[in-house]
Amino acid sequence: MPARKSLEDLQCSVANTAELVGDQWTVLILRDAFLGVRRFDDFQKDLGIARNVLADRLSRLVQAGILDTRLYEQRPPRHEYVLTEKGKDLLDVLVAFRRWGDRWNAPDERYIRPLRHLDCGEIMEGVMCCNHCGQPLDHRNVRVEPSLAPVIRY
Amino acid sequence: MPARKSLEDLQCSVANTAELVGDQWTVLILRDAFLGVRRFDDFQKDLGIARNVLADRLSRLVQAGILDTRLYEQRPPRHEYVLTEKGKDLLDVLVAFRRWGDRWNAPDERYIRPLRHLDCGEIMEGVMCCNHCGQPLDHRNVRVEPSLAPVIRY
DNA sequence: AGAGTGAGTTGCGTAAAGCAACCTAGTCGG
DNA sequence: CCGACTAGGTTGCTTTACGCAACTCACTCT
Repeated sequence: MPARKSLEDLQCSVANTAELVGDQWTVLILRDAFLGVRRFDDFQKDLGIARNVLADRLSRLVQAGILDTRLYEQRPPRHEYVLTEKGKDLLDVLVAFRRWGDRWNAPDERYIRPLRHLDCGEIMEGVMCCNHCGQPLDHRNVRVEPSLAPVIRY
Repeated sequence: MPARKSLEDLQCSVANTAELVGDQWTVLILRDAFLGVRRFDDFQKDLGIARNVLADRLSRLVQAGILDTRLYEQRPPRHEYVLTEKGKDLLDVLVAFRRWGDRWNAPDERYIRPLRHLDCGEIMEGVMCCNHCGQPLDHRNVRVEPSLAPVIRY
């Protein structure tokens, strides 16, 4: 393919985010990272991803400031990949993926790993809510307003 | 490439969702769909996507039950692509993308299109919350529990 | 000394992304 | 009624990146 088109010029947060995490492997790497996977070979074995592709994705994520490398052994030098704050903030995205998947493409129930909310102690699902009134969103009660820019682009 | 690896056997909602929407163009097509874009040429012009790739993505989305085709003109037959309920339910995913993008890769402010919550009337941001206690989630207060299955996979 | 481990890198073949040109069915202006 | 235009694709070609296996490098363990 002729170099995947850059989306940077689409002045849009969704597009910019899609540029970074809009890739199947990246999403799965992040999922594993949230589950505590840190090492190259563990990612590789768990996902069955090609090693060169994994190396590529990890370095992109590090460059993007989503993962950070940390030395966990001096001799021989070994490092592991850990989520930065920026990376951890992607939790919402993964929770949203998960909830949609559970609803519409539910895999075998036995494989669902429940989420527990430590604040209230309950098994939970994530719900996207309005930061003002706290009510859950759905497509009927959300409207996208025009941007301040003199138009041009959605 | 040797056919992008299928993720179906990874018994995981995140993986299944990533299989469908873990692709930059798909994300952007959905964004446009939420903004009201319905026609082939409008998607094409807005995104600058190659026409064959657009055709491919649209038909995948239709097959996945995320978009539906609807005849809006008989002669000549013309149809448009609209979000199904399943598709509309992806709103959370896009809101999560958007929020993260605004926070960490904020584009020029003038291009941000605010979201209005029609229930409370305010300009808002989406926050992922616990469906039990309603509190916002973050990585520190969410724990993934083991699945019921006898292990095998994260 | 030889096997093993962790973290990649290299080289190869194929499929998918990008691009432009073309096609089909119809409408419209003159 | 001829040519131009529009909407919605399809075809053909080139380039890139994915998947796979094999290899490297540096160090440890037995």
